[in-house]
Amino acid sequence: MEKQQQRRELALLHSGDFLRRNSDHRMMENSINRDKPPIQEMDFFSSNNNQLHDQERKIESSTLVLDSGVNIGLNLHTSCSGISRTANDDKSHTELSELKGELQRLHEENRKLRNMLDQTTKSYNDLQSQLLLAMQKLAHGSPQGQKAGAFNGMPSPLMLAQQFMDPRPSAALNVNEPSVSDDKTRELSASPANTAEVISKELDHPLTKNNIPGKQVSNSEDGAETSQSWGSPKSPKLDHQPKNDEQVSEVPFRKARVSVRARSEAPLISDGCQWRKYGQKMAKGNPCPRAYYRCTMAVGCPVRKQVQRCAEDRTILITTYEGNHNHPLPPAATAMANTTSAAAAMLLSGSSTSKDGLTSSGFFHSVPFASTMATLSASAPFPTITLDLTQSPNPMQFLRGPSSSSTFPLPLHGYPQLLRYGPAAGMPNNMQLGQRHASMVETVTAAITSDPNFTAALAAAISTIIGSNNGNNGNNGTSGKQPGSPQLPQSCTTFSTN
DNA sequence: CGCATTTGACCAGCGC
DNA sequence: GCGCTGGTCAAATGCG
Repeated sequence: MEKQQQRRELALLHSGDFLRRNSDHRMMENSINRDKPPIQEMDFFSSNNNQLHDQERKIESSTLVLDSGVNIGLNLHTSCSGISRTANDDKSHTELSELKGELQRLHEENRKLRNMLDQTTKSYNDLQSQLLLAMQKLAHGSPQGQKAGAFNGMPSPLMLAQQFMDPRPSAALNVNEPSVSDDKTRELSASPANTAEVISKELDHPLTKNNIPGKQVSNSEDGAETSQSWGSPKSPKLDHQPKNDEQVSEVPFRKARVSVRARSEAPLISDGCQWRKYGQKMAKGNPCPRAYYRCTMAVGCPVRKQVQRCAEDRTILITTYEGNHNHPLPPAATAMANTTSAAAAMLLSGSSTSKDGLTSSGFFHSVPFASTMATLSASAPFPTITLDLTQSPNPMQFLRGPSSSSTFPLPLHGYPQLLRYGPAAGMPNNMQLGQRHASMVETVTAAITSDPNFTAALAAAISTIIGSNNGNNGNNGTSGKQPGSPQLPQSCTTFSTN
């Protein structure tokens, strides 16, 4: 029992101070026996040598630093006192008493610190438990939670991410978005549900509106995170600058972003939204410039995105979204957004954490390939969920036809892998499309049976493809001349998660 | 001519 | 305090 406590003590007190203190103790103890006058004096009394050496051995072999120190003092005291009364003895008595007092003081201090550490550890564990509980509630279950979290899919998981990253109170959980846009979006954008229906029919899969996150998480494109992030120029100001109404409560949040890595030959990805480029910068550590886009689908939409090629592999396009749309989204955009939002939700509720980054594991267990797809980085300046769509195991690769090439007539922006061979390839014929769809059904069905969240997301996204194939505008809801995406060969890439 | 893009300048945050 | 970097603005430019 006592030894256990001692071990625990040593295990817990790894800080330099403690180690130093402990080593000091040992040194002190040793010095008591070897270096200090008492020990030297003891050498004169051979009869006590054995006892003393035994005591030393005990000390050295014992892990009980403090207690052994106390014992030593006592033993030395008794052994010394029983021998003779010399001036040296008195002196050693005094020193021993001082040392004893010092040891006791240190022991007491150690005990206090240990208590503090225990309390801190306990508090940390409690908070962690509460956090995980809350995240699971919001990510998995209660529609209320998601509804409260945000109105558009991404918000909820991202807010979770934000809260996860931000130790501050989570009072703002349900005020992620201005109520105006919230209501508006709820009212106008029924696309997720529609998509769900479509995909259910097309895939002949029992997806219902009720179990489709896309509905609960409707319009995930809106959702990436709090709108304050890139909400306006000089966004950092907003972190401290109260905004009107509900947005005030967003202020405490730090920025959160959804980053999508996907292979694309095109300079930009088509994600169903209209974007206007407002800047370009050379970013440090990457020879490729970073482009800044702003959503232009509605006046004052705060959503921004950054597009940059990966330095290591320039075929990889990295698109980072931030902000919430304050307007309804076209079905295409919504579907794509749902895909990433679901991934983010799964990622967050996976909740395996490391300091460098959070690699989703729990979540994507049900989706074998997905474990390599998503990471949540807490080390980044902003909490960032990264969806890596460049990994080969992506099932969507199966959708790639043998001669799949280039200008795909469908809005495949959500499925980079579909277009891996890019825009330059060639337009698949109808038969190829049919094969794609067949494969798609298989793939999606497999995924659907694995994870409801991912299922819904895929369903939503695929419905877009199907819908487009049936004659919809291939530009995914973006109107004619679209600054960013539409002009690109359809090989665009990204799941939008704003 | 209108709109989108380009690009240099400006600003703020952050680290040294 | 200074320099670096990221992010944004806005005038200039290009394109349909």
